[in-house]
Amino acid sequence: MIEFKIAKKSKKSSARLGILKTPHGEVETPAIVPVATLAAVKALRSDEIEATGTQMLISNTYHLHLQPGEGVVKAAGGINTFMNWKGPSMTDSGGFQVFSLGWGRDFGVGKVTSAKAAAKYYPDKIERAIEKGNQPKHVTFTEDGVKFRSPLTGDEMFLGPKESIAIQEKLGADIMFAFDECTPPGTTREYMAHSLARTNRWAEASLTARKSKQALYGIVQGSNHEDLRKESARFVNSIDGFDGFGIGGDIGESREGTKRILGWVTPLLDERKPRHLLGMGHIEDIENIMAGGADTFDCTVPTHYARHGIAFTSKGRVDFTKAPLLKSKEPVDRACGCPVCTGGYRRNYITHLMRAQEITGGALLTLHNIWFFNAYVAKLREKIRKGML
RNA sequence: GCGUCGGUGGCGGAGUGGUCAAUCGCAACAGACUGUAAAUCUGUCGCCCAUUGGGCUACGUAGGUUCGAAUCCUACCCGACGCA
Repeated sequence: MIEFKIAKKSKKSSARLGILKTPHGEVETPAIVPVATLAAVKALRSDEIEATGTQMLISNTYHLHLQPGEGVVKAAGGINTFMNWKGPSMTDSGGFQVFSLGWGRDFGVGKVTSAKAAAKYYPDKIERAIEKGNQPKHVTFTEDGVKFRSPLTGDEMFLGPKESIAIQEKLGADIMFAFDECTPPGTTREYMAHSLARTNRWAEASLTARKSKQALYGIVQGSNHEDLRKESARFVNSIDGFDGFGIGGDIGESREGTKRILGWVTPLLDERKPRHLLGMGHIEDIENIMAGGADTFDCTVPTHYARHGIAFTSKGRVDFTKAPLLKSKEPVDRACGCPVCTGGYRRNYITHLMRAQEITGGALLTLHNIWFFNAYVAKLREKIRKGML
């Protein structure tokens, strides 16, 4: 079980400072939650993750179900013991994979689709495809869940609220998420309404399925439609059993959407329960996320970009695949206190590693990026404390 | 010295008379990435203009055959292997 205490509420925004108590320790909120999809923050050892200042990790039900299987994780003593991570943990329900393997894959869209990129799909393609009754190519929805094929073995598999919760209980993280459908940008109101009704049923089914004492968050959907977002928030809030809230789904065409949607949703949620924004957290978004009243949020950006050579620094992004950096003797970021920047590593070396595809390059940048994001979030917590956010 | 095979864009390597500025891979360069099927994906990649498109120079070098050659012929240069 978890406990959430609010330490301070901002007068300027919906931001708040808090302490989230879990069986594996406390999380000072707002906090960023790095992503450890397959029980690993890609490229880092668990002791290195600790060195980034990370407070909590989120792993993935879908991926761990496919490999190595939740039974292995349970037999190992649960996700924390399994991956030698001592801090708090979450598992995502696998709902997002339904999206990324379904509509997301069919249309090549992510959670945020720029107006320019969207122009390729809107209005006809997605809307026509997503009309009620249609199915994405790689997954099949039923009332009880989603059928899909394992990309590993080709075997037919099924994931629904019952299955997801059973798997998450075996994984044994401190916090679980209800199984939901994450709809793509461009979702019509009609499809969204239909999907939301199903996600709501799945929310109740997830709760009913829970046998353990792990915390369970219900998820708010509704895409870019104000009335549906609000309806969803009211519904999830009305269910007693949830220990917190997840806010998921697409947020429209730009990062402005994050603020707008949180603005619709968080006022309707019981303020005593923690709120987690699912899958958002570009550096430019974080202030809005906090101001919108989210307590935790996860994002693949620091880890994913690191492996593609991008470092986030106090002066913006730096691309470590660019040849000119081979001559730079500077650290990744002079203003950064991370073990990489203070440990003697220089841009020339890391650039060489990235260009030579040495895994150490991605590892060093991952360490730096997560440290940088954590430090940035800590700075914003300070801003809330001082009444500036 | 003789013989055989071969010399293609930064590299590797296709192509063996027209649809070839030349498949493909690598490198290089540019771009994308927000609950990670993502150490991935996309684009450019002879030169000069241009929006489709056009012009120029190119397949070791120099000639030749042909309406037309990276592709055929001759000589030369270079490389690998074999024989002396």
